[in-house]
Amino acid sequence: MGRSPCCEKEHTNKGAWTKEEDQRLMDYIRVHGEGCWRSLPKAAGLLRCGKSCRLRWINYLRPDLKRGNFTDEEDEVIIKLHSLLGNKWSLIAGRLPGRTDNEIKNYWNTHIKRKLISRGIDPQTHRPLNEKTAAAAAAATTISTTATIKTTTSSAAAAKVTHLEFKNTPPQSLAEISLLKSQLDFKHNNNFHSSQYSSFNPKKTETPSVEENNCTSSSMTTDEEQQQKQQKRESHQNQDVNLDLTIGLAPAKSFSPNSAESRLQQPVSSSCHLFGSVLTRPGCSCWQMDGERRELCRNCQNQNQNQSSKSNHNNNGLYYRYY
DNA sequence: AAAACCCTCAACCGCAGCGGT
DNA sequence: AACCGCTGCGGTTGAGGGTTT
Repeated sequence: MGRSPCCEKEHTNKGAWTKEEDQRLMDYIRVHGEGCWRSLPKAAGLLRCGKSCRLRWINYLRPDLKRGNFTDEEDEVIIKLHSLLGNKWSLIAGRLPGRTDNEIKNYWNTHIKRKLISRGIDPQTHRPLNEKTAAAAAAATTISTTATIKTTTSSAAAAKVTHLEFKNTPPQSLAEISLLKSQLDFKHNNNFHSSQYSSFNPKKTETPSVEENNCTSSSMTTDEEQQQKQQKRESHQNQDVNLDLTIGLAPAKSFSPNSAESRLQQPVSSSCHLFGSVLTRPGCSCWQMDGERRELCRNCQNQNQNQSSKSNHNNNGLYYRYY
């Protein structure tokens, strides 16, 4: 028995969207906000399935989308992020305001892949093409290291990475960790499980307590554990962030990009605002959709309602939440 | 001029994860 | 724990426009 279809296929349009359909969708979202995609088509009077509406909005109609060609700068950012994250297009898109995952994915497949190959670089491994065999051999080995990320501020929400300290320094990964430091704006203390090529796996961190952080090491004695706990306590006072970084090829299965863990890593997107205690979801543009009318969509309203129990509060009484 | 081929990218599809029950 | 419905992600497809022969 298969999965039930997301919509009644017989009564839905497919293919390219018409101007009228676009307008209906925009009008509806302007009034009601994003979300409830399944019921949206009917409510908006569209003969489309919810998925299709969502895609159309996210990839084409959203007002904060950047149009036009990718700049060289964006190219390089995409290449660097891909070397860290692999095909996590949504995560990469999260670092490029105004660009969508679909757009970046297409651009990667049509332009950047070719660009890298012409440079003699394997687009999958980001290594020189003639080192492919060596890379395959290296895949068998995984090196683990523990890193401490030092931050500049006392607020974990606003924490910016200032430098990394490694217990073990895998030579090849150092550049990538450095890249990670510069490209990714860490906003909270957290455990990471990062791999050299195609995964970037933040472990679950419901509350950003360093004591609760689990800096794993492959062979740690009880004494070492005690030492490390002490170090953690000290580092907490110094507003350091302990990370567990595993350097190696991507694990067969990584965390879901849709998971809360993943969201913790996403930046506060261009359309997310922290005005007082107003917060919108990453990617949701309801708050800025209309310059005059500041209106939250239903999902963002719910999120704000839920904040009281879930969010952390800083000294100003404003809550913060990590994405 | 037209056929063949190539390229781009919007849209679709299937699946996994999450929250609710 | 198991199930269900919804959402979002990544891989893939194919229409349409551009280029070459």
